[in-house]
Amino acid sequence: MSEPEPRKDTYHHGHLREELIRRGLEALEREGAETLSLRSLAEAAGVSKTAPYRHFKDKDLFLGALADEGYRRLHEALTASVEAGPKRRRAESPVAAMGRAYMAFAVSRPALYRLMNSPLMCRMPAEFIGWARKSLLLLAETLEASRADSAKGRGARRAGHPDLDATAAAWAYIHGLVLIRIDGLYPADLPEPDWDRLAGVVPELPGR
Amino acid sequence: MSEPEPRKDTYHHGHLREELIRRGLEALEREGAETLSLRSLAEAAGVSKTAPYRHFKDKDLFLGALADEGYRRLHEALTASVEAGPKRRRAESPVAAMGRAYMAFAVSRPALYRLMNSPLMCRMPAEFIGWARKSLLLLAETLEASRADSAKGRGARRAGHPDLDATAAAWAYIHGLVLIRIDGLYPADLPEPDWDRLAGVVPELPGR
DNA sequence: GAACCATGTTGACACCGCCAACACGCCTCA
DNA sequence: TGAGGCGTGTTGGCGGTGTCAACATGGTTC
Repeated sequence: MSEPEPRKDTYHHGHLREELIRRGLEALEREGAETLSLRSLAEAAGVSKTAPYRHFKDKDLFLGALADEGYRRLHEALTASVEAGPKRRRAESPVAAMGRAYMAFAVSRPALYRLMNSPLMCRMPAEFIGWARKSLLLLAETLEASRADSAKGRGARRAGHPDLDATAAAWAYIHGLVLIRIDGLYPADLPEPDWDRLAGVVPELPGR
Repeated sequence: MSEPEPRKDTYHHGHLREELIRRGLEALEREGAETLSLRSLAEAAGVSKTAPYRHFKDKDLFLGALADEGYRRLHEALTASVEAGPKRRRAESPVAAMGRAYMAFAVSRPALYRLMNSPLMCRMPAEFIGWARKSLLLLAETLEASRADSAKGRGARRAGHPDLDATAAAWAYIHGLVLIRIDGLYPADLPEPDWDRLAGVVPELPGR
């Protein structure tokens, strides 16, 4: 057998870190980030209450690891959406496809999305934000390509120098839209917005 | 003396509910909503650890009361911004003024703003969302007036029937912008966006 | 075989939300 | 006038939490 065999002894778990992250992601959607406890995860993994501290310095860094996994999956979903774009039957702009993919991700894992964008994250070590940054730059490039495309022949800006203010604006729009939806902020007694349509009409910022 | 006199005895506090809310709002900005505890607030008010439960059924309802006060102040700030609009020297559209006032409010009380827009709030009793709803409708009216104004003479829509999808889109934009800023989500090593400018360029949704 | 080290365990501490039972003091009404 | 009701405060306790110090286990390395 060539695959790495789990340890033979019962004293050492063997894959505790991975199991905690897997169970953490599950628990996140089941009960939310507020009530998620390392102790209960440890117990569920059949391990003592302080065992997780051998793998994560504190709870915040554990949440950071969960968010990191979320960033990775989000980036995966976003790149898939732009690559699959040309194959779509209905012609859909890459920006719109990306907006919809972004919302689909957040709706499928609301608690994880919230965690990924919580104020906690700006206090995380740098290795936890690599995928987040990549996703933002992917959005910037997609916006830039869209702008260059629509302004073809009439003095389009140079590519390679994305307008970061416009990127921030587009991100803000889709981020806010997603949060209003998954946090249930829109008044329940008003007719519900057409979330999917709105996710596709990411606004273009008027230039400076 | 005609004003309501505080109780003479020391056993009963007299204005505990108000003092808890006041101290709660202070503590919110000092330490964030996560670590805010009813016990510590009670101790700071010179009262036993369970006294707050005479005024708030549980912690969530206390946070709801804090958020309610926040909604009231936000609505106050927004109405002030549209009323003060015409008096401004620099001609600024009411929508832009409102966007900037919205961001100024959130930046001045980030933790309160987060609380007001947390998923907790959609589980609150109806009396806690009156001001929130009023603020949203104020935004809808301001947007509608702006659209009617800019489309004057060329088939403007009837007033009184605000486009709620457009309202949701504008709200999403400014909400997301504010959160990205106060949560520190924008990568620190990229040039910081011009938040105030962005808060003033609330996008118009392309019609259905 | 001894020393090392990663990864488990146990026990404890301080803190938290919350509950039941009780204490105080004002207000009302017989 | 005095007895009861009631709003509001207190005490003590329960179960849960993050986290720390000290110790145990077992594979790896000289």
